[in-house]
Amino acid sequence: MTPVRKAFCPPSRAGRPRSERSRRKILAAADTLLAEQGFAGTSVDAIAQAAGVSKATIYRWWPNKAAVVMEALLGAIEADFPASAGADAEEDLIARIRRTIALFRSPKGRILASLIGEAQFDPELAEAYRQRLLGPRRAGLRAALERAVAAGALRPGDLELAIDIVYGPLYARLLLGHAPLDDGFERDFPAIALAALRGCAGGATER
Amino acid sequence: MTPVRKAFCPPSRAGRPRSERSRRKILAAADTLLAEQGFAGTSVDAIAQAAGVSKATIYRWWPNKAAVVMEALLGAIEADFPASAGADAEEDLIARIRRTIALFRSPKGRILASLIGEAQFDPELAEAYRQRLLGPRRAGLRAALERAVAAGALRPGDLELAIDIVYGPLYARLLLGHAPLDDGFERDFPAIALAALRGCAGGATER
Amino acid sequence: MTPVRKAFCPPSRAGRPRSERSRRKILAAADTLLAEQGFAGTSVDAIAQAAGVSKATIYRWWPNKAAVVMEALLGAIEADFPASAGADAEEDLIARIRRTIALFRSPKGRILASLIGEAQFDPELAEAYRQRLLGPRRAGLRAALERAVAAGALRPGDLELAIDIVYGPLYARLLLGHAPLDDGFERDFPAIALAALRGCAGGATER
Amino acid sequence: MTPVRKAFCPPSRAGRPRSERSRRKILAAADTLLAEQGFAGTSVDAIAQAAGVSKATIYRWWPNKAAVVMEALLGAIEADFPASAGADAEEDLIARIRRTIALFRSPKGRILASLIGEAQFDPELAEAYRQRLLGPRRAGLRAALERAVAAGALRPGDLELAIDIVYGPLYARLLLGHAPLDDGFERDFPAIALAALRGCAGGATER
DNA sequence: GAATAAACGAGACGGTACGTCTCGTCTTATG
DNA sequence: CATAAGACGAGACGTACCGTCTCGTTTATTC
Repeated sequence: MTPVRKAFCPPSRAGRPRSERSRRKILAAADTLLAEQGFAGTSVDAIAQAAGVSKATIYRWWPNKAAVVMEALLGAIEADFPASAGADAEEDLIARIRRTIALFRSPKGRILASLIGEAQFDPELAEAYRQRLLGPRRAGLRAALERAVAAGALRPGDLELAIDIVYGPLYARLLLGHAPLDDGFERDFPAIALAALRGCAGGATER
Repeated sequence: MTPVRKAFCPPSRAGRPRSERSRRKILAAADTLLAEQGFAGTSVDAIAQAAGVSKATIYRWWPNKAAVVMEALLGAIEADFPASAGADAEEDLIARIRRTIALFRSPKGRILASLIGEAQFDPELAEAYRQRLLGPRRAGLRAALERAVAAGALRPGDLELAIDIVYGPLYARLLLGHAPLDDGFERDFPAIALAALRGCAGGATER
Repeated sequence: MTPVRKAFCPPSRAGRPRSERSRRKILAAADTLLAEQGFAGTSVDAIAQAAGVSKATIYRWWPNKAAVVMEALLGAIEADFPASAGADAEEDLIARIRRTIALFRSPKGRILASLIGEAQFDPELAEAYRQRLLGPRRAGLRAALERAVAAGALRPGDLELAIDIVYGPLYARLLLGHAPLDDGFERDFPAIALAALRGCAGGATER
Repeated sequence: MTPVRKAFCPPSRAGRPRSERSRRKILAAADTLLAEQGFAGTSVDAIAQAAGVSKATIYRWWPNKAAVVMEALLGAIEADFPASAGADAEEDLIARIRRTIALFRSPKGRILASLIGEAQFDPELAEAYRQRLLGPRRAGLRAALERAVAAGALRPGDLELAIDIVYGPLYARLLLGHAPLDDGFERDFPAIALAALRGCAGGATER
């Protein structure tokens, strides 16, 4: 007779529940403004106004502008993606590298760069970036590398370093701009990265 | 009555000459404040005050705060360094990599990161960074790579990509903080990077 | 040879001098907005915008909104006025009382009331009101009372109390609104106040 | 069909009755906070929290913060007091004046002043103050004055003005702070006020 | 005893003003 | 003419409080 279900409804707390609608409007507004104005040109006031929301509501749920932007961006970027079914390990690796390059080349790329730029001044934002965006992508790549090692396509080694060797050049070009992320890069880099991995993976620890 | 103008001093343009003393005081003050407060916590007003200099004097010689900071930093960092005389090409490569890691690990590392962070919002600063700091270091590494290729230690290939494979992971760790730049990294990474280069250098274009 | 004048020019300090134009525009804008919107409806942002001035400039010279309003009001109200030349002491007293009533009845009256209201929460504003507006008016009335005493029209006594008996009812009606400050009051009160003064002035201490 | 509503039991309506306990807790919390923080420093949120009550409960029963504060204050101040039995009219007058001075000198005085200050921006609060606090006190004083007139101690005249002459100086000192409400004032003012009344009462209308 | 109705706690919400901060430009008087 | 001092316009920031609202819960009266 006693209703059992209540015990299973932790989300039901006292007080007016958070407005999911506001949350979505805020993130949508942030996304739009970011696309139009970039990170620096997007003020919290503008987001609030565009979302038809009070500034206080934004600050109630996010500690600062960067956090909102981060979440807006995450809504527009799949943090990671599943391994291409049936593809062999190398193909999966290449696909992952290429998709990251494509992301960095897209309009989101500049926003990502802004966010990482801001993260240099905001440790919490940095942590959020690592947790929510970088982490999943690295995990995906790590799994792909493990499959490649298991398949004998790569020697075992320090996978974190291997990931850095793959992603490092992409981030460097995104953030430093010394060389373009262009068609040629998107075409050629994956194979070169794999070649590099073949040369080094495990080199430090193995033998 | 007018004393003979020091008409023969080459810097002699009309008016009071630029005060070299002010310039040095500004850069010194910037350096101190950066070390104490970081980039974001260092305001131009504070630099001016600490240097006993007018803000206008700063803006007369630098376009903005970032440029001052950049120059202050360059004064404290050798943009590049000569090849270790007599060392073989590989040793030189390793020394260069290691010195960059050491720089990133030092207190200057955070300031560098701040600067690159700020550069995401300031194209001129980004360009300055590339020209004055990144460029020389890349050039040094490029020359070392060329020597290695000439010595047969590496196959020829796209050297820009090769540089990215070496420096990219360093910048990634500096800016993303997902993994430490620690003793182990400083010890192991150079060899791994060389191994990677052996695997890839030119791999994409050669053959 | 030494220019002597410099010693007499204390206002000449280093740095860009305060913009008298901005100051005037701020006070004018405040005055206008007060007349249109009242004290509560006048925001600092609005004053800044109407004056074509940065908010920071306002806060550089006034500690808060109330202080600006106070000064704007003082510009529009003569803090005191000279004794009517040739008038006898009683006539001067009556004229002073009547002018204060007229002020309280005018549109400035409500603003004054707002200011005193705000002063209940801001000791510095209260002090400013006393110094700059209340003080001069009380001083004027005090002088008039002294003349009346000298002329034998009033007995000597505690003049501060006498002033309160004259001004107290005016402020009470302004601030409490329990009875109107209307034509009848403006007509009758001065004579009644004088009669009251004749009854009390010095009554407590004299004899 | 509809049964005769218990038309004669107004308090008995359907639904949960108002919690008298909440009401008391709210007023008590308001009183405490006012004493500690003053009016401006007392937020509705703080009252709600201190009372262990929802903000909505406050706003369900009072139109705004000022109204709560007013009621809290009224609970701590007798709006008026009966004539001292057997005392003669003048003694009653003096007692009333002195009790008002004592109230203004007490900690409640500052809160009263805050309330009047706030009332400059809130017509409903002003009206409430007049109705509930000022009115009764003025009525009491008016009755005492009428007794004094009837006893021949004062001449007839405009009693409202007479009340203002008595209370005006008190409010002026409370609200303007130009002179203290101190022991000397509490001792001397009543007699002076009476003397003033003897000089003026009815002066305008009599004869 | 069920249904209804209203008050309750918690707390999120829109609105709005506040006062602060830094940037990069400007306006003086001085050397 | 460069300089120190420092005021200026612009505009974002994050905070605070107000008074309203939306929940789920509690407590009465009414059927």
